[in-house]
Amino acid sequence: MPELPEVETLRAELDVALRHAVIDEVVLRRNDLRFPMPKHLPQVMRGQAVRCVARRAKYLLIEGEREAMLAHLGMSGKMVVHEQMPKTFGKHDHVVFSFRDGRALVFTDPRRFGMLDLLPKQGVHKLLAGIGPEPLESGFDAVYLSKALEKRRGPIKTVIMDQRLVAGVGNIYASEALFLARISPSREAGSLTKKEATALLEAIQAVLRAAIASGGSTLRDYVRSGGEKGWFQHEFKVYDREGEACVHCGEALRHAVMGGRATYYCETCQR
DNA sequence: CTTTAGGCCTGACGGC
DNA sequence: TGCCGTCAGGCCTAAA
Repeated sequence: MPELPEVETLRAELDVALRHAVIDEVVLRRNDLRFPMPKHLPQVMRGQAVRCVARRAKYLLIEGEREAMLAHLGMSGKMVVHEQMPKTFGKHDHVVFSFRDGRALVFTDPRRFGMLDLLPKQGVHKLLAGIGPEPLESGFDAVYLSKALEKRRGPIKTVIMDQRLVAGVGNIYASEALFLARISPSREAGSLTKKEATALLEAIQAVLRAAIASGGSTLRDYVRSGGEKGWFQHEFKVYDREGEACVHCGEALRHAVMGGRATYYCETCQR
């Protein structure tokens, strides 16, 4: 579900909420997410104060004093902070953290495409190896992007969703960024001019920043750490708006399937 | 190397 | 009302 803006919104909230909180207990209520969580994770994390909550691509890094955890929300994951330990749990509440101050953090994921793992103390976690630059950091610039697109022959929409090229862009924001940049999603990536690549870079950054400022987008499952929905779904220009009028030209927006994913665009404005 | 297809899961929705 | 097929924001692996 969640793309970079949703994970970043959650990260910032968890960082404020959990920093210095001491983990009292971790209960794995169900162990079969995308892959099994380490059985010894609870005992490893127990007693550690949270140093910070960081993010890489769509992954959360919950860092304790001595060990750190890596989490992904998959399509349907959420993490909600409770002031007190809930009395009952839903069938998709898979991991429950309790803290010494009485609060709780519940990791819920109906589809179980998410994951939770320990980070290796040395070296890089396998799932983080090979991920491309963060789109809102300095490694992602016009020179990098135009070079990275050069040899790619696939459609630009699927190419910018490739996490090795740039981290954190998923299906929604790929469509939105291409609309902002006025580039057709079906354009061969390598055919973009330097100017177009620069426009796309700026569009990706602009849409991600705007979405973070709105607390992310909630289509179905995603919620913030307190259970509130995001707001950016109300700002979509094209996503899930097939048949509606383009905000620029008024033509009906189109829908197509690219790389097996729903894609929305304006045939008139995007070239 | 890049690209594509299939698979992992549950739940919501539309059509009959 | 219920059954069934399809689809959903992600990502991994295998194969072409």
